[in-house]
Amino acid sequence: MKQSIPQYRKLYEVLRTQIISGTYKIGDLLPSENDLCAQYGITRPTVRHALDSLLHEGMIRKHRGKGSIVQGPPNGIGILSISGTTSALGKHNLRTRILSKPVITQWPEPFIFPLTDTFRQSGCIYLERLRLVNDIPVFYDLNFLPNLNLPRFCNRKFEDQSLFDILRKAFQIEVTGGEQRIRATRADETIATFLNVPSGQPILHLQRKLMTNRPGFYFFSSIYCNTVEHALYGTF
Amino acid sequence: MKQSIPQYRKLYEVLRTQIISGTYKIGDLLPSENDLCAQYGITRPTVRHALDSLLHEGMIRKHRGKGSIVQGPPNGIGILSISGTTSALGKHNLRTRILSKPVITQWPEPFIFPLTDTFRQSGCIYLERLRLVNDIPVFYDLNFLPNLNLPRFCNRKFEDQSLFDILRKAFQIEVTGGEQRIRATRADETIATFLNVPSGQPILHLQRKLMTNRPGFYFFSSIYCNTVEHALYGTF
DNA sequence: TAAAATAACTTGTAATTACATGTATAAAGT
DNA sequence: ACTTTATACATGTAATTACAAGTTATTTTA
Repeated sequence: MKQSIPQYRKLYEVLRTQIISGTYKIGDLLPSENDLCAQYGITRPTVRHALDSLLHEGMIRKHRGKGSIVQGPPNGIGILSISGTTSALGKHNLRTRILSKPVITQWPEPFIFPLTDTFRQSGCIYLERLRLVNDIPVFYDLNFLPNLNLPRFCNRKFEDQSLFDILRKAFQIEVTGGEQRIRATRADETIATFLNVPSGQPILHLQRKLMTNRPGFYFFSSIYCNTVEHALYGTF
Repeated sequence: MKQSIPQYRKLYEVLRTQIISGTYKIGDLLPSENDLCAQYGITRPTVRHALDSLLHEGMIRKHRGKGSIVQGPPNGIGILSISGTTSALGKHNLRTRILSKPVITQWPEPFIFPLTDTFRQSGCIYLERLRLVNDIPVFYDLNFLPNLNLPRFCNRKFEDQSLFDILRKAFQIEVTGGEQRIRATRADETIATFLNVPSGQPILHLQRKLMTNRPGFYFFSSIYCNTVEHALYGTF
């Protein structure tokens, strides 16, 4: 009677969808753990496993004696917590300009994150973009994807499309998480030109490793942000 | 026979300390779950609860059929995702110096986050700290807490203690989440002096609002980071 | 009426058991 | 010698049971 998807994962997906779709609103109480047991015919450890996942991503909050309180969907989601810049800002004010169309090349050495041999051998799809908020350049990002099972990737149109969206729609790749390093640095000549700031201006630099639902497939971004007008915002 | 600290938490602390201190090196296998059960006289669910926490912060990796592989500690500073700086680094390398002992004062106007009237009327506990990693100043932080039900807060010793720890141990206040803004800015004279960098150096500036388990109680930090040596690190 | 005790919830911790499934090593077969 | 098989051991999933402890609403008591 068991197939591939574990019960706690199924319940997690159900609750997550319900929260995102608004079945449960922010501040609502989820059904109690015992209620969920009864509803789904599973036991409390399993229910708790599912709730732990939601708790972990901040979708819910828990109070002993009270219940599980709906908190997220991780809110508008600043660049820091999840997703790309598009979902962080809403599409309205954000425009994307491609500075260098995707090309297949070698991985830079040394790279900002450790690479597997598979990645090194397969080569790297490289892509530079400039993203503008209200027509002012704010993000300058360099993207590095492994050249693995991404047919015709380089031929696609990227203008005003989220990289994340393309990966999801065209390749069924969803970003599930990642890690990042953040530094304050100085704008060099290149960055200063693109972001239209004086050379030497303090710039936020993010180095991100994005994990996906495709096992072993992850990719990288190096993002320079002009934070004079817009700070990065995130919840945790 | 058991008092306040749960077993899984104790095992988590033990393993975490052992990994940070080098008892287990990167790539090593931890003892198997059953071994840990026998060693500490607890059962597998409890052991797994502890390992889950380590897995979650990226200290270990797990392979079914193989074991738990030591991965961390993460080499940035995990201030972004959760908790304070202390838990992000491990206590060993982090020292704290109090620059201005906690005093009760007025909230600055305008403040970096919106304030309720209750907060404004109750006044503000203000505290400045300098935090050093391997004796090099890295964080300069200004902390603002509402003067609400924190008896004798100003008399406490803060040297080498996490603010989060004090709130937890002395007042049963746990930080459950928060929001933050991040900018790259320039070191002014004060910041340059404290962080021991040239004036004008790019500095990371975090403004954080920390939510707690005590309803209606939240507090604020404004943190300046020298990210030349250490980047901020976070997972999502 | 108002305060205090109680009951009926909630989540937190934890031991126990069972089986599924991936990994590695040693024994058996070719 | 090499491949295959079997075995032991690792983690993954999940049901069951028990009690501790915080929250809330009700009932009792002063």
